[in-house]
Amino acid sequence: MGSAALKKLRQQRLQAVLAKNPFLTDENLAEQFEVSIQTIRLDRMAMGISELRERTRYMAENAQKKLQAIASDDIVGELIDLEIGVSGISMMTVNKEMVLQKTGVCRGQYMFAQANSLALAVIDAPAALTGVANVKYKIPVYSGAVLVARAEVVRKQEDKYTIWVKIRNNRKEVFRAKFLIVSLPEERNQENENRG
Amino acid sequence: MGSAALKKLRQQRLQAVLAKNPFLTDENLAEQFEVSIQTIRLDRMAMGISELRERTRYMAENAQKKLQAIASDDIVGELIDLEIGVSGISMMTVNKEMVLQKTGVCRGQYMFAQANSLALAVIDAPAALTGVANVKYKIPVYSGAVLVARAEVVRKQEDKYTIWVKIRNNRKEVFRAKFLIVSLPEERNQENENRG
DNA sequence: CAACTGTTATGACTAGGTACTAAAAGTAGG
DNA sequence: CCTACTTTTAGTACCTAGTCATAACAGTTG
Repeated sequence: MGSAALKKLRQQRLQAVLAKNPFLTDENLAEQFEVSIQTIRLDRMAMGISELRERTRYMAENAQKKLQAIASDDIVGELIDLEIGVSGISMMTVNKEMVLQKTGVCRGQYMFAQANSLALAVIDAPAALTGVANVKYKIPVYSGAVLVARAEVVRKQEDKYTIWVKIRNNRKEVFRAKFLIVSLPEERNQENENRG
Repeated sequence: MGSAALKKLRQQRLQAVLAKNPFLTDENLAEQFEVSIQTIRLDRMAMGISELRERTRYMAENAQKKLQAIASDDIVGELIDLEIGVSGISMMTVNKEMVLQKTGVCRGQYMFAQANSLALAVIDAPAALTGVANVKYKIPVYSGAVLVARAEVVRKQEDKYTIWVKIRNNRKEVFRAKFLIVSLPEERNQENENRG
């Protein structure tokens, strides 16, 4: 094998190693690959891989954003259209972190979350709670699917709303849910407590 | 005001500022607080706050772990007990990232996720899919609540399971769901595709 | 005034690099 | 075998964002 081929192989391995563990210094990598630090640096240059500190900073910022996106966004998916009190549409792309390891099928909770949060967004109220949900999964969905959810208010009685949400992937209906949601008049806010 | 009091105030503000934005150098902080870099360093020493690079690294590692915990765990919550094909118990603590900003109430999707993943875990099958779910939220749950979910298989007909899941907080039932789950015989794995 | 706390300054050192130059080592082609 | 070329290694100066230790101020108080 020529040294040019060895070089390419090493650079690819370097990329793979850093993808798995980005917290490695050039010195660590030099030991691991049994070459000099300079070679590692040339390889990083060639592959456009930034230095340890930048990698770490990027990871910290990025993971932070992702966490916030997952945890603190009240709407799961991207809100495309919203007519308050009437209907709403949101979009969500299934990625490989959202699927079950065994089957590769998207976990039901993600579709549920998209549907439920869209239903809550449609309600014309300062605060609302899900009371009852009837859910049906029609077709399994895999990584890469672009899910379009459409929510419609079908009935409103005083503070109780009935909302239908249908999720389509590639125009086929994959999920359907009926939510009974109660809107809160902002009075009873946190009288409830959660003791041990 | 004595300078000792000023010092304490500055140190507390320092801690607060770094809690909000950990990506600040001592130089940045010195400008912001209109003191010298050395003062900032003495303050960090006094408060036991590590340097920028360590803070960044800690955040990167920690957020990474959290992301993995949220995204790639198939079971939401901690599995306490499991009798395959019969019943299972899991525990989950509601934290402040899991509640709606407006009301402080835990988002329904988390309870749904806990219940659904527990139900899937109980099934004695290599792979299973949720078909239908009937869900009822009985009492709103707030941050700090320790949710105990108990799943029970109430019927089994061929590959179709009916599973009841009840979630209690402090012995009061806050959530209840019935799942109809279909177990897959591992044959039809990924014949479905997701185009566009 | 001396003692003390708080703040700032200074110098020497560190990790983990960048940017650049130079040299050695390996690998062909003629 | 010698030359041309690529690859690898070495070494220097410099950078950031610190560390640690020492010293010198400033302001207050007993």
